[in-house]
Amino acid sequence: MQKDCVIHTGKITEILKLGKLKITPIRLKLMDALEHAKEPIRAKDLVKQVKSDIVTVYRNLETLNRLGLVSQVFLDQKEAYFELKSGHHHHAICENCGKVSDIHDLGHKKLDQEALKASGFDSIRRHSLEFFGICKSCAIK
Amino acid sequence: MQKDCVIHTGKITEILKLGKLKITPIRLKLMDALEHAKEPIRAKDLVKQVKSDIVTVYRNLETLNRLGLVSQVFLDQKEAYFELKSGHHHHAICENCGKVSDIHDLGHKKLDQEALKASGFDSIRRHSLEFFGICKSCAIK
DNA sequence: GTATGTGCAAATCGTTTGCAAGTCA
DNA sequence: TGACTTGCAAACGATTTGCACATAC
Repeated sequence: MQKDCVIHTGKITEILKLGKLKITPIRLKLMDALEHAKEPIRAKDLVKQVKSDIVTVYRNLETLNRLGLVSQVFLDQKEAYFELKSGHHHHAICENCGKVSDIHDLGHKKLDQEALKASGFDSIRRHSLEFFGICKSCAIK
Repeated sequence: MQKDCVIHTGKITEILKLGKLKITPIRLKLMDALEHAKEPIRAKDLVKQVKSDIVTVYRNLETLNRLGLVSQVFLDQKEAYFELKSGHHHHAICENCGKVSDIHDLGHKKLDQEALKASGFDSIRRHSLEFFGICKSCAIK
């Protein structure tokens, strides 16, 4: 494990304890796998990495999500993708190869404010924003 | 049928013919149902309205989508919602009652441009943006 | 020791596919 | 007539649930 994993293990340990939840090898391995994933990842991919079964993976992802450690991303309607919750950001998905690139700093608060005004809602809590296009390497081919 | 349905029937008839596709009662009823829906609607809801089976509804929605008449909206990861394709817009979904409100004029082109720059992609073709919050009537309760 | 977590089997649910019968042009 | 459509049965794939066994604390 690298340095950042240690930090991580510390964080998850703490948060799990607060929720009266147990620190299990699978949970640690899940967080580790998510931390080292370069892109949002599917439950089935995590199964291989943590060597557990898919049911347990789904249950733990739900738990970690509830604890605010993991977030679910909707890149397509087929299946859910998961990533470590870090600062709010968006994704650009290549429609050819599936590559996902993170996008930060898009002025989310302003977006939410505009949406609040335009929708007539009482409040806007969050939004989901994904871009679809063609990445550089696919464009060259 | 109201006035706008007539316009509609004309449009779909024309487009189906161009694609060498048949003008069937179910297709007309589907377009009619979509046109009168106030919010994006699920396949299962359309089944009731057009009195067909869900397989046929899915197949026709796919066809109408391919023809550019209908678009699919991803309001949650469970199931797909459909609406008539009109100008590009977004939605605000009430997390309490599920009400959906349309949002127009949010400066999409600028968003795409910013995403293009930030992602390093070759091109951005489209995006998906949905807001989640609480509507006025739910907030009052 | 007890509450919590895991893993297997099976259920569920949305969506898709195969195919024979029906319909539009 | 002949291609396109429909509808039923069945397949499929992601996610969830039930339950007995195992583990963390």
